[in-house]
Amino acid sequence: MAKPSSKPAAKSAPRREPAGVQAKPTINDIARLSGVSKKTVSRVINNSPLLNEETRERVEQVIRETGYVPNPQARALALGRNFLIGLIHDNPNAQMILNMQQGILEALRDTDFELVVRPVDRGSATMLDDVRSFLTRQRLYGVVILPPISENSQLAALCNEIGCRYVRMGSAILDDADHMVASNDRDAVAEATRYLISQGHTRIGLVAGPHGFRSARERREGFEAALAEAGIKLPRSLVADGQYTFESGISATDSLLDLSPRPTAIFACNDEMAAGVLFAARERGLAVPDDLSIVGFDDTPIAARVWPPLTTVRWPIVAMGRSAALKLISGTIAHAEDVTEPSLFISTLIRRGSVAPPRKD
Amino acid sequence: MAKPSSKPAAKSAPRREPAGVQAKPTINDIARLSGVSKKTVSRVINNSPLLNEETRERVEQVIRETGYVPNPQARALALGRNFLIGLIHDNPNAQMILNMQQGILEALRDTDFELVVRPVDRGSATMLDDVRSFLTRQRLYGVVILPPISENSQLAALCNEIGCRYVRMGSAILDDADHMVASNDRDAVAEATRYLISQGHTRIGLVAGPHGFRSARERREGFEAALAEAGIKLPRSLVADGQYTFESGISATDSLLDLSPRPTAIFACNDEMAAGVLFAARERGLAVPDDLSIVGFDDTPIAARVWPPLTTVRWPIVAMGRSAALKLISGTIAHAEDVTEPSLFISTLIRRGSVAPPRKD
DNA sequence: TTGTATGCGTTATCAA
DNA sequence: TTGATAACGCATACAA
Repeated sequence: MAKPSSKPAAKSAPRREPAGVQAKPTINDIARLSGVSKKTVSRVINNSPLLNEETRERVEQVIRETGYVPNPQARALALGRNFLIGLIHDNPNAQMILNMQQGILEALRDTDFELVVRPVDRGSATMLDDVRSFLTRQRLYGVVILPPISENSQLAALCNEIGCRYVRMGSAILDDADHMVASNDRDAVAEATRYLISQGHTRIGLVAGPHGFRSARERREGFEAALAEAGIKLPRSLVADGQYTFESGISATDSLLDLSPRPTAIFACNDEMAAGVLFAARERGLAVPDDLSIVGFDDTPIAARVWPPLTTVRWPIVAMGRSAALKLISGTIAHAEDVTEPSLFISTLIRRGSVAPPRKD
Repeated sequence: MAKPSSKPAAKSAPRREPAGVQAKPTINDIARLSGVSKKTVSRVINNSPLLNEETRERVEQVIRETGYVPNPQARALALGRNFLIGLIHDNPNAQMILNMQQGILEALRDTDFELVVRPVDRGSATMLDDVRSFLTRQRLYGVVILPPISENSQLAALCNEIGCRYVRMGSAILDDADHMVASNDRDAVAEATRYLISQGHTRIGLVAGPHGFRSARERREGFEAALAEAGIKLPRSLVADGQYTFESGISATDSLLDLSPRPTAIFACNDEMAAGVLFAARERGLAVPDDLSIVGFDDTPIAARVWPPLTTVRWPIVAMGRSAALKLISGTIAHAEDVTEPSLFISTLIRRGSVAPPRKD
């Protein structure tokens, strides 16, 4: 005999496990215990259609009894891809990212997928290379890309090139249905603006979002459309630039409130800036909503926590996150063939105390 | 010859890569190109000390030229553990989780580690089993556990049993230095309370945190200690229970402000509740800070965005996240032997507009 | 419908 | 200090 062959078929390589940890069963154990080959067990695991029902049940029985779970690392190596969903973002809005995570995780619950988080720097020259190396090295199953970086179509092209599934999230439909979940920002802002108009406001200021953000454009256009529709002129002076930050909301408001006559209402393109508008109004001793009505966008927690609470636009971000993840993994779910995840999500106006008719003077 | 051996040493298995993707070089390619064995390349990758300097440099040269990166999936399989850091939390505070993520990701930048997020349900009966299967299946390198679930010592015991590195985060030192990053909540609250006392307040209400939260206990005890120190009695009626939520802050305040005489200041055990205190005061038409001074805890964004901005306690959460991650991976970093990450982090009082001396009546 | 042989890319063992 | 060879656990091609 060439080889020692001391242990004929023991197959009990103990490995250096910490004390108290029993070695987890592998596919080999299941195969042996149920008297079939590894391949058959593999077929059971992967829901292969060509399998004798009886065999399947026997194997599944053993799997249940042993508590066997396939090793994700081994699967990843053999398949050439991981069971990981990536979340790529460069967004300063903590609440949005976290809500998105929540939605994605809801969809991933009870699946084999895990969520890995990847913030990127939009400004960096190496951003695309960073993402490329991240995707190719980790061989993610798919990624969800959050705005504003989701508006970068080079990123989507990169995913296609690499062969990584992706779903973009944004304020307009920038991609086909399989790769996009979008909110209808333009319509939602138009509705909010119409509401201000219906309250009697005609001098309405806009705190716009930063240049280069698609959401900023959509929201601004919705605002302008509603005014035009009502025959209200929008002088350039009533539009102030913002950066989606609280501080930029304050300074934008300062310039708007310096106007004479000053606006009786301000629409801010997100809640952070709307909070800044409110803050700036208070600093000047203005009463909200009597001296100034305010509407925001996002319905982040801050909108309901300031005084008075802000009228704002709520978009179903958790549902969008869930849908984005489902789009990614739908191929792996048995009963998902017939269900089509929506791509366009409807926002709604939340009316709170920050809007009232303008004061008669 | 038994085997066909059609391709002697080509080793160019094309695999089904998407068009345009060149196959990534493997350890075999590097070994061949640099004329050494796989094992030697492996030694280079893993910084093995027993290696000829000359050999090392030659291999490293080839690695640079080819842009080779080790396949994480293969390493995971061979090593029996992944290059993933988990973040386990059950916390309702979005900003804290996100700041923590930021800190961890800063530490993980330029390493081979990725961050996977895992929310758990503290109330669930299967929580421990869920975490166990998560940890054993994914074979995480280590986990960071956030409060309040980090206070559950069964979780730490589970990590030890499984052999998974962990670092807990909390409001008191619950574990040894290698497994803990803590803030000094008690001292910080005592300081904040002393500040209120120094402004002339003696009737100070407390909106406490929920029972069972260590942070709630620490903060309450710090509050009580500062009062006792100053010889101020704390009637039971001046303590209202809260749940760390905005709404609970409102209702707790309602009960406190119904007292007669009512408190001239309120310390809320977190900013969410402090925002609720402010909101409730406004609802009653009270002026803050003239009629009522308010102090919060956390320095979340909302603290600076309400009017008046809230005096609060800031704890260095991003730094704590970074430190927690560094504690986990310090074994893998070359120069980290001598640097010891701190375990106790100091919070600071941030003075804003919500505190003033009590009105003389 | 099932099994055999082989590959995935890395690390570990042990001998040279 | 290095290298040949065997794991690691699962999936696929192809044969039975």
